Amino acid sequence: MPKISEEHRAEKRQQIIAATLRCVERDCFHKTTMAAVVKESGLSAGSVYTYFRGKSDIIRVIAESGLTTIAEAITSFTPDPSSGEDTPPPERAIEAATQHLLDLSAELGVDLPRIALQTWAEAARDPEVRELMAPEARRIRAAWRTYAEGAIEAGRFPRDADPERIAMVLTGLLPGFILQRLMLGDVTPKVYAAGLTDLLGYSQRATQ
Amino acid sequence: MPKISEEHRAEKRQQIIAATLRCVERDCFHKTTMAAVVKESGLSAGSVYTYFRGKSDIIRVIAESGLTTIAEAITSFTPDPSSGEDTPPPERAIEAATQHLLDLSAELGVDLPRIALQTWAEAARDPEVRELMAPEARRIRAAWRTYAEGAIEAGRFPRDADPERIAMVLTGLLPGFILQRLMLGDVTPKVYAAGLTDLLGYSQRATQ
Amino acid sequence: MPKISEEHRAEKRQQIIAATLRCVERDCFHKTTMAAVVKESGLSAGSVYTYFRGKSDIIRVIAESGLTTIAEAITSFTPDPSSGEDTPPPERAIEAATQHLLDLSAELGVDLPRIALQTWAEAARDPEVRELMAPEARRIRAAWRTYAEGAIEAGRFPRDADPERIAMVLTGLLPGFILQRLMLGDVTPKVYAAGLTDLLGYSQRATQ
Amino acid sequence: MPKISEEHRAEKRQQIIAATLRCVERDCFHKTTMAAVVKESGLSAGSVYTYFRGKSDIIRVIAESGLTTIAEAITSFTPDPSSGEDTPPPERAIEAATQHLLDLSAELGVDLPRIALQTWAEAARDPEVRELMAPEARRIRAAWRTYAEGAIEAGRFPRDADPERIAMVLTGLLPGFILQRLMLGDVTPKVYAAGLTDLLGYSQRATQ
DNA sequence: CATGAATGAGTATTCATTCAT
DNA sequence: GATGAATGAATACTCATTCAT
Repeated sequence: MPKISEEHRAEKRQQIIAATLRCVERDCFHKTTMAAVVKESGLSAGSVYTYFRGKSDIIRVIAESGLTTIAEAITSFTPDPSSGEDTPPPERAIEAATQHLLDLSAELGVDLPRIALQTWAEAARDPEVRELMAPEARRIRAAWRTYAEGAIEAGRFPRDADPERIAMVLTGLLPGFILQRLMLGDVTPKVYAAGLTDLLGYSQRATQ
Repeated sequence: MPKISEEHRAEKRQQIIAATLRCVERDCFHKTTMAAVVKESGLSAGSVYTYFRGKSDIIRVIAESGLTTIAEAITSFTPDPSSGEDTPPPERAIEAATQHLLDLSAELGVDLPRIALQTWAEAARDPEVRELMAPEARRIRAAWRTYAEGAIEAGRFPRDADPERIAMVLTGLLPGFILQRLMLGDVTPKVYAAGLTDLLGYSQRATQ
Repeated sequence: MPKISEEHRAEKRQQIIAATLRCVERDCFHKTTMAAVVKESGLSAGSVYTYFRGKSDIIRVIAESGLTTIAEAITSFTPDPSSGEDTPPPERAIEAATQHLLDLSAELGVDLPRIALQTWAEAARDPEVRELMAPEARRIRAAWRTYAEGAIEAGRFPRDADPERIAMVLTGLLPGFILQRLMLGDVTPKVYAAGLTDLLGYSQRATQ
Repeated sequence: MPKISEEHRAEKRQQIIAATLRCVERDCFHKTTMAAVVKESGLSAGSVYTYFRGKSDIIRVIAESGLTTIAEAITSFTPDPSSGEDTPPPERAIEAATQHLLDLSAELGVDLPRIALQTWAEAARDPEVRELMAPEARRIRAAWRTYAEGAIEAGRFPRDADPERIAMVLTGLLPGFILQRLMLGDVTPKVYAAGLTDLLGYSQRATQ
């Protein structure tokens, strides 16, 4: 019965991932001991090692899946231009993406911003983790690019605007949100979006 | 060996900090062993402990000084509005700030973005580190706010724009630059600034 | 490896205690390294720490159990007065108690006097150890007090004698035996008891 | 000027000894660091090493001088029989000796019982320390023996009593006093002496 | 498959002693 | 003689991983 076995396997893996996330939220990856994961998961030490090759294997899965979540969030808020839907203004997209991150955190009972930071730090030192996260980072960028292309098409951005560059900036706003939330704790999706609205009101010509 | 001068002491501390930075660049804080710091610094194990209370003391100094550097960079590129200088467009300020980060990295021989990420991760975990970094984070925000106030005054932003919100977004662009540079490696100050220019060309009204 | 039995656990703990005692006999507590205990016990470093929280935990168990042994010895040699048995003269009780200490040392292959001295020194320094040893010290005193009460009852001591005070002196004789044995090496239970006999022959009135 | 130099040397040594005693009172010998001694003495690290060969040298001097003090106390309270003075009863001698110990502690500002225990423990493990303390232990014993001889002579003890054995028991009472004081804290010279009085009232024949 | 005790290399930190000034 | 910074071997303890049951 390979089907059931496979399902069972996935379930157990998820159980371990969830336990690890709860541990990592309290501490970072390196201060999270396998003993803690074992205890939190309710499994035995040996059991964990039948579902994961080791600690770094768990970390990698977390790093990978973390960005996937964000990528999906953005994709869903940046409608395919061919769909005929109106391209929303960037502040609405940013607001939706950041709000989705918080909603998901609440839903999963996990502080995703905190986890995200840990995976970024891990990516900075472990090339294998970086390799794993890069495709997802590119998907996020691509989602914003698609959005930008649509907006250019619709005449919202200058004709000669480069959609990739715009995507870079929009992509860059997310880590900035997460980091300021962790460090200063005062940013919310609404306020952040409002700030972007204000910023977009910039005009080259001073009016006075 | 007579009493050491305060100057010499500061020099030795800097020597240890530099050695630690070189280690942390290869690995993260937690994988950086004191033995490695000792070896890299060329001092003895005991000696390091006469200049720092312990590993976390070194980490804290790094975390603190890292943001100070960035804060200074931004302050220098966002002129005091009362100075009579023209408020530069935001893309120029962002370009200058990010470029300064890279210049400083080259000058110090240290990959500051990588270090920054490590300190952020540490701040997420160690409240004491967060406490140390928060004031600097606030200084960075304040610098952008001063910039925004000047720009509003000059009529570049709408009269009713909130300078603090604008500062949030501009502050948020920096981590986004650092992270994308680490993860995808394709952002440069010029390109990032160009992306911001394009983004600022956004108009609420579609032109077609 | 299934769950270990409580019995096996106690056995392992005893094995570690025994190894530590052998080490402490050569050196004191503080010069006894965990590495030495590990080597002497034949276990691995990690294993020792699954049976004891740390070095001081081992020391405390030794300190506690050491006095228990002596307390038991004295209790057994000072019959309950209600038992109807004759109260033995104090010199016999002292002889039996000291002899029991030596017998037990031979039986366990451990120089108990030497260990006792180490635990006393530790008690002098570590309030927690003192707290652990005090109840046993009180039990020893109480055993002598019971003895004294019986002897007063039997008319061997003056009616107005205070059993607690007598217990203090008798309790005090034991450390004196142990210490002189260690320092000068010439006291034996028999000789010590004989000395007490001579001392008890003291009369207030000179006979010449 | 070797005379002055020698005096100066002795003074400095005493200063270091006193500082060490204050440290040892808080902790044991092994937990007393040279850094602490240096700080407490007000000298420099290098200076301490010009007056003592090292830590164990200091310990040895303390171990040696500690017993000397006690020996002197006892000798002064057990008058030479040839002096014609009356031999005091043993309880008076014990009371005087223990009281002298406490008086001296107060005078020196050092908890001598605590220090004594440390030196005994050290003697138990370091043969060199034992070698140093043994002569003093023998002097103490000899003092009691002289006392016992006088008392036998005076007819206070049976003619066939062995003065050496009596000395053993009387010598043994002192550590017992010190240890109970440390562990239970309820013995005083007066009470201890009263206990000895009661004990000496023992009669072979039950009177009922 | 499950268990959890065993492993032992690895870690941060201390401290008696030295010696250049 | 005095100083105090430098030394580096030694120490208690941890933890990812394994494997006998």
